This record gives sequence, structure tokens and C-alpha cells, in this order.
Amino acid sequence: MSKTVIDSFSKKLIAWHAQSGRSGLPWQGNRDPYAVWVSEIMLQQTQVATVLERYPRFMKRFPTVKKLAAADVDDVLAEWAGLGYYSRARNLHACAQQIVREFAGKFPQDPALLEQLKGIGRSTAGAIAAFAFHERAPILDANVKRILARLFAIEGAIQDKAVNDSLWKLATELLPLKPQDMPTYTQALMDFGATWCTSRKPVCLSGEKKCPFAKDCQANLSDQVLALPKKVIKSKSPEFDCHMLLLRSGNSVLLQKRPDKAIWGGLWSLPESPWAPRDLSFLKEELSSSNLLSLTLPEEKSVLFLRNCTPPNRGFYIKHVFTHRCLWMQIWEVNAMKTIPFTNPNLKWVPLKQLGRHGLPQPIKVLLQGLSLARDGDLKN
DNA sequence: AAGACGGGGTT
DNA sequence: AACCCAGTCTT
Repeated sequence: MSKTVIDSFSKKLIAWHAQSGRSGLPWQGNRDPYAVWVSEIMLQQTQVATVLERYPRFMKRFPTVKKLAAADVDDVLAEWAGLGYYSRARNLHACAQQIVREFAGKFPQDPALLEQLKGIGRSTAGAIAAFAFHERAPILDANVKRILARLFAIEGAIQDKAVNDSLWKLATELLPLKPQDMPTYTQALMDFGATWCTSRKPVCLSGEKKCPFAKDCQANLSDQVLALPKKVIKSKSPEFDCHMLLLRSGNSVLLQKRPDKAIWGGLWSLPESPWAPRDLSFLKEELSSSNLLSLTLPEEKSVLFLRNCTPPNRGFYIKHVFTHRCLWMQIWEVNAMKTIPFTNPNLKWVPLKQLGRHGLPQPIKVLLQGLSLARDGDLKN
């Protein structure tokens, strides 16, 4: 049974793509490996709609791998701000320098070599090799995993190594024989997973469109489509508290560069206290002793910054939800009477007009806009 | 094998 | 509010 499916799969999929695939996206139909690479990295865990706006902007600012390699990583991060997973931007810059130094500015064609570059894993290496070089290299993103898990009714946990290995093997066996079919086939795979064989509303269950693999799909035949691939159980994300200092002096605000390892790595944010696991158990004691006033007083870790400053005039919370945690930021807005110079290069006063040139975490950018700290346009370059 | 790493769209 | 995503890297 499987034998037939494997033999006909790529042909059917390519035929489907001609009829129902996505087209006209700015990164499609381009064989320039640089353009392919940037689009693949930007599209990792990021919606097409988002990339649609950001990709042309990035390519205009960094048109070639040489220009990207020569740029300041801080400028690359500023361009990447808002897209998330900022290691992608740092790796993009490092990889560009690898290409220039070790490969004379030209991308290697071999997926095994591509995979050794910073930020390029096996699936992205396959995509670049297929789109740019017509290599018969498979991809295995979430779309392909879902398609294959359904087509072959794979019931094992998707994160299991043995299951993952078997998915790679299937993805390899399903490749079209003709190398020139690789770009269309690879695009078709992504399009089919993203628009037809979707996670929660696959077309085979809607009845409006006819899936070309309805008779081949083991999950469909056994009525397990929604059950496959098996969902990964996620733990509840923990909550944290921190204080942030919004220190203003004239037309400038104090920003602090975040370490690469941390969340928002490499971006410029407000100076902050260490994160503490959110623990509201103290509320009970405070409430029972009726000592409510002490609750409103901050436990000032930031007092070091407050010399030469007026006292904090307001403190308010911002809740920010990440994939794996939730952060409550208590913002202390303070006006400095005079600008304190810093020798630490990770701290600097940034004029409001230059905020747009810096990569800010999304909630911080929203905060600064919302407070009308910046006039219109100040955050836009 | 499991966790870290963002943000925005969909259901 | 939960779920999802053109993954990769670290531990």
C-alpha cells in the first residue's frame, strides 16, 4: 500500500500546487541563495503575514550577504526587532560573516555543508538547497511532520527521536526524482500543510474541497486526522515579577543592552531588577495584619540610580506573555535632574528621536509609544 | 530528551 | 485562553 503512495506522492502534490498553491509571495521564485536563506530564517516560527511586511524591508537594508556581514550586529537586531527569537538575527549576522570568510561570499550547495553554518539546521539546509540549488534534499518542518504523520498514521510522539528519524526517512523517500522539480515540490509541501492539511481545520473534514490524498491517507481512512500528529503536552508557563526603571532626562531615556543568552538577547531595554518567581502568598499575611500601606511601597533595588533624581512618581504593571513564561513588569517612571554619564557600554542615554534606530523588546516599544514619550515618528527611524 | 527562545494570528 | 507556527541551539 505504502509503495503506491510513495511513488505517486510528489506528482500528485505538484499537480495540487499548480491548482491551489500559494503564489506571488516576495521570496518565491528566487534562486538567489541569500534571498532564500533570509526568507527561510525569517519564516521560522513566524507567520507569512508578518514576514510579508518585514522581508522586503530587511532585504532593502541588507541587500547582499556581504553588506549583511559588514553591518553592525546591533543594526541587524534593530531591523529584526519585533520578530522574536532574536538568536536568529545574531546567527544571521554571524553566518553572513562565515559565508564571506570561509566560502568567499558564496553559499555552499551541499545541504550537509549548509547545516554546519550558524542558525541553519537540517530542515532549513534542505530548503535552501532545494530552492536555490535544486538539490534533492528533504525538509521536515511542522507542516511536513503533520502531513507525514497523517499520511502514514504515525502514532508515536513527534518529539521522539525514533519517530523523528522515521519521518526524515519518509521525507527523503517521497522526494521527486527530477532535481528540477525540487523548488516547486518543496514549496508545495509547505503550502499544502499550511492551507489544506492544517492542524485544526483540515479540508478533508470540511467537505468543501477534495484532498488529493484522501484515498492514500491512513489517518483519513481510519478517522484519526485530528488526533495526528499526537499533541505534545505543554507544562503551564511560570510567572515572574521584575522592576523596570523608566529613567528620563530631558529628551533622553536610559536604556540597557541585554545579554545575548537571555530573553530579548542583544536588544536594548529598560534597566531591570532580577526576575523573581511570582509569589503572592505574602498578600495573605499583609491583609490579615491590615498593614496595607506597606504593599504599595516598592522594595527599591533601583535606588542606586535614584541619586540626583526626583522620587518615583508612578509605578504600574505591564503583563507580558511569552510562549514559556509570563512576566509582570513593574515600571517606575523617574525624572533625572541631571544626566548621569555611564562608562558601562551596556548603559546609555538614548534621545527619543533615536529610539527607532534601536532594537527594543515589543512590550517596551509599546510602552514608550503609549506613554507618548516619543512624538509621532520618533520610533520609526 | 527537554527546555529556552517571541510574537502574533487563529480557534 | 489555548493552540499553533517555513526550527535551532543548549543543557
